[in-house]
Amino acid sequence: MSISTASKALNDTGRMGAETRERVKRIAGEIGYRPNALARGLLSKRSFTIGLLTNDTYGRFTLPVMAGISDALVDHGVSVFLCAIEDDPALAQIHVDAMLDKQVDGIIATGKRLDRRLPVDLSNLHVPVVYAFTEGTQNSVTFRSDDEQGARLAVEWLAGIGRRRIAHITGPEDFFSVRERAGAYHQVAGHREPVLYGVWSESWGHEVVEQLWKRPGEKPDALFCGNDQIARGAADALRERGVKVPQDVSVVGFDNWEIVAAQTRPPLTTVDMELKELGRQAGLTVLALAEGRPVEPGVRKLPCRLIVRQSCGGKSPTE
Amino acid sequence: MSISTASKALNDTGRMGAETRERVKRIAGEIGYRPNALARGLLSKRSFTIGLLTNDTYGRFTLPVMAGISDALVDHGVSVFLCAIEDDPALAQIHVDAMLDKQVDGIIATGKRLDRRLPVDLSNLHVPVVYAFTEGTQNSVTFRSDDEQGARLAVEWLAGIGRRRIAHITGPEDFFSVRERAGAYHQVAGHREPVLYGVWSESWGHEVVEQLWKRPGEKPDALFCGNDQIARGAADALRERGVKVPQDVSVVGFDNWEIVAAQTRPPLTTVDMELKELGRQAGLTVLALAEGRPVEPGVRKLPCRLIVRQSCGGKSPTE
DNA sequence: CACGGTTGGTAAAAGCTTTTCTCAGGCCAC
DNA sequence: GTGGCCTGAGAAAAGCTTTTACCAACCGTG
Repeated sequence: MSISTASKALNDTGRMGAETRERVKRIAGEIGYRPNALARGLLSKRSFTIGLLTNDTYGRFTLPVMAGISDALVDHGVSVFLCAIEDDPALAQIHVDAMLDKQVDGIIATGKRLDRRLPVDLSNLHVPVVYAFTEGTQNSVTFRSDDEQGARLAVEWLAGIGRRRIAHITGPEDFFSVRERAGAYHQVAGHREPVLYGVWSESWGHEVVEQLWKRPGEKPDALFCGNDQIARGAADALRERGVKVPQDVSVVGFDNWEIVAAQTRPPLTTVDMELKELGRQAGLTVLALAEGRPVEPGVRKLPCRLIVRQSCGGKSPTE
Repeated sequence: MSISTASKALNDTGRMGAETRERVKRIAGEIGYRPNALARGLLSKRSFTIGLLTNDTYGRFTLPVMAGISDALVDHGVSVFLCAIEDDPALAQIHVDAMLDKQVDGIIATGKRLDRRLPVDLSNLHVPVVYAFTEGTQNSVTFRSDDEQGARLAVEWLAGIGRRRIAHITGPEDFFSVRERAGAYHQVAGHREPVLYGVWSESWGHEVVEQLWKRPGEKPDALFCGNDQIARGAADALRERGVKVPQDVSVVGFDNWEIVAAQTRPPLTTVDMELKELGRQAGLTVLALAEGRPVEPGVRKLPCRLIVRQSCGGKSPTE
């Protein structure tokens, strides 16, 4: 039996007797034959391998994205190189070169911030590049969460359950997503309350609640927080002051970081950025590009989803 | 210029004029030539690629391990496939097969529990397998944290700062590491206090403190907790009861999960399992095996390290 | 019966490196 | 002057798969 006959039998290609084909397949199965993907890739120019480049050391954003990518591509036989580059341009270049040497079919760049670039230029590679949750280049395909829509979701929910004095406690103003969420907040809630910019920590949430409740006058009846950590800090501060959550004040977070959101007392209603779905779409897109299928460049905003837990109370306006 | 001459020039092999060699290298640099790792791997039987298999979806343990592996292997030109298999045997098999097809030089198996196997048999592969933070097979190389030593570290520290009534609040007893830590706790602290087995959550830590302080009699002056989440719940409960941490009660956690330990009030002194170092050693070991260097099979316990923050107080006994 | 078409299978090339072998030429020594 | 040795470079094989081209045999038909 010649090698080429076996190859054609296994790939259902060429002309040959059905009986021969079956026999080859059976024997291949018996001896546990598996084609060498390296040799196959050498010929087909496809390695069925992609690279995921990230500067998000902690993995808060990368892991769900990775899970989505893997989920979408495992059916296509694609494996994923994960490269954590920690904002080190030299390290990034080493990893990119290593991946290119290994003939990856494409690269997905991801990060921890929508408005920052990875410290390496991926714009003139001869393999397709897709950006996910990080700033892309001109004419690239970029996937990101729709923070405006997510913020609107949260604030409209609060308004829907009857909250009227909604404060917005959030992170540093130089974050693009912070400005976008604040914009949506203003659109829905008006400009009665200022946006409270700070840092992404529990202590900031705690501190700002202290300030708000110490000063005289009417208090907010809802807090829309820029992430779950701030929300947790705020919820803790409220509880310590004897303010009841959610009876007196509703609290909404952002990120749906389970370890924070689900452990808060009470568990946080929060906005989920659907990063896994984002990863899935990024994966399918880089695959499409690798296969030469045309993909429209541009920024795709994926909708967020509100995860309702117990920190808001009220009746759902929709149910 | 023949291809073989160029190859020899670039690899500093074969005999040739120094001038020719230099010229080839210069031109290769100019045109940005990079050898195709697939073709190279086809010949050398080395793909400079390894696989990391994990069932730790959340990445709490996998990410540091991954960082260590990558850190150790990037200098050797090795890239890492990350495969999250979520305890799904079929998915695991798909990933393993895909990696084997791609001729990985080795596989590192990691998980979220020392005493559980991954849902896939890796014992008869023709590539080396190293286990890190998961149960290995007979005659394999396994890296794990030394939980006994870590627990001793914590309890001795508490004893060293003068604590005498040290309670141990921990997770489910069926965890091997729980029993090991409890054993070390008993060794050092004696059997005055029972070990309080429960679950790995903040609420369990909270609840157990409520119980302890509600019942009459002498209270513990230190809590050694099985993980940082339990410690955080306990610290919160103490604060709510007006018990001062660390003045009245010292609290120690386990894991050094920054997002929990550093955000606790006060920030937690905790035991770090040095997972990055564990990953580094696992990476170097799988590389050694791939290169045919002999490695003694067996279980290697890596020491833990105590991270001192503000939840203990007292004077360091060593400084 | 001979020829065209079909069928089932083999041989060979291509993909990119590395390694081993071979070869041509130059130089030295006898 | 010629044989042997050394040097620098090229040819070829190997690694594994896929694809194209090719070939032999067979069948049916004019």
